[in-house]
Amino acid sequence: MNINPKKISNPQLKEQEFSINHQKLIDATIETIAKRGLADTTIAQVAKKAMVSQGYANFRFKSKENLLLSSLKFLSDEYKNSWQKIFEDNNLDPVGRIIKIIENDFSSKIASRNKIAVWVSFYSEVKFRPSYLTICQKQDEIYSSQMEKLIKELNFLTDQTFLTPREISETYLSMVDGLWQRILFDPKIYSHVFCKGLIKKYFKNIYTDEKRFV
Amino acid sequence: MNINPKKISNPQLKEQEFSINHQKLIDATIETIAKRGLADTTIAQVAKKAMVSQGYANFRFKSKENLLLSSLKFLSDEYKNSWQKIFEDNNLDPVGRIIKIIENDFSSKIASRNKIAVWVSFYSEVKFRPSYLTICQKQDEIYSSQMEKLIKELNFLTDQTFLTPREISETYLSMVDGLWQRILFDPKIYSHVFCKGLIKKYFKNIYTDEKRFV
DNA sequence: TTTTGTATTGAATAATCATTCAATATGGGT
DNA sequence: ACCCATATTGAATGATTATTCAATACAAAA
Repeated sequence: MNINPKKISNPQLKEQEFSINHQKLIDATIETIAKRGLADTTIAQVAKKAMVSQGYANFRFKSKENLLLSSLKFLSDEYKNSWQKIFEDNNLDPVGRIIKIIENDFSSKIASRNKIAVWVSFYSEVKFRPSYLTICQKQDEIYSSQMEKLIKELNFLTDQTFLTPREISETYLSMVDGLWQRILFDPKIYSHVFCKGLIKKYFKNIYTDEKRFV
Repeated sequence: MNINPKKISNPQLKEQEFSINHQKLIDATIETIAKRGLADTTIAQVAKKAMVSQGYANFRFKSKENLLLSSLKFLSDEYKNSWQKIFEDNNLDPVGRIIKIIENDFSSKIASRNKIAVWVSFYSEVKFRPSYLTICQKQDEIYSSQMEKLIKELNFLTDQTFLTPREISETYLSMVDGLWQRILFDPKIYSHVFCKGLIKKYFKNIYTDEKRFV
């Protein structure tokens, strides 16, 4: 009797199955990092959660480090795709665009506790800082400069001149980082609704006449 | 010939020496966490930096975990002492107090990269969350509520009614967390001067008539 | 001088894990 | 039915590291 049958390889499903196992491992990694922390994430646990053998996980991703970084890359791409769509959407005016950006930054897809836990883990683990920069710096810079450009338009439209676009965008970005961190600690208080409301209120206070910042 | 002579115990210096070794180990722990990260901080490295033997470090602090948490406790107390003085200083009016608070949060004593690295490491390492809460939650709550009270006075004095004290203090606290994180990545851009300026500008925008928010 | 108690060392132990790799399973081609 | 290529397993290996503890050094007391 075969207790642990090897997985059946099916050429027709080969590509898909590659993806499935690949993605299953990445999802399992994200879950494990969120539950145990980056330091205590072991290949054995990830493999178990993904329901493949430990040897296989290592074989597929070459090394633990590569598995971890692949998970970061996945989140980074997912995030980038979501805000890029908003910046490229020609149907939006500046205010509508900013509101979409805020809503995206605290959407359940982007700002889930599991995913935030991964971001924060990589931020804070010195060992991964160079890799983090390689994977995310470019996109962080683009996001940051797009925000600033967007706020420049908004300032122009509203005759707001006291705060510079740079100041407003830096404030926004810091707040997002800070709130994400707080979501991890106390998701009850720092609900997505609360965070979005806080940030919209910040903008409402700057652009007083704009009704859409609730 | 005695290559590694044992440390001489001197009863007159006993108390002091206790403190010295204790503090040397805590300082070494902070440095090591900042340089290597919480996960890769080994007792051997800390002991080496503190110039005591590995066995001694373990003996003194009972366990690695206790050494790490003692370092967090040290920072937590240091931080609390510094803001407590400001809240208790009767010579300050609300605006002066807030300015002192901002300056303290980005002083070189409190917001050094090494110390921020330790805070952020403990924030983000799930394993330490319960211990973090035990050590810091109380003080975090007091800090938060003192801030809110302070801003309530300020709103009252200035007839500012659009933003609630809660909103302003939550925004302030999130920004501080976010900026601290950014100081770790890019201390050139996120200098103490830049961070303080950004936050003062935030307040200046709310309390327009107050000249002291530079 | 000898004894005693405390401070400190450093080597041994044991646990945890990433990584490797030989063995096995499977399905398609022949 | 047999062979081959590929997918997958799981046990063995080796490295790292917290923790323990017997041995040592020293100062003060006797």
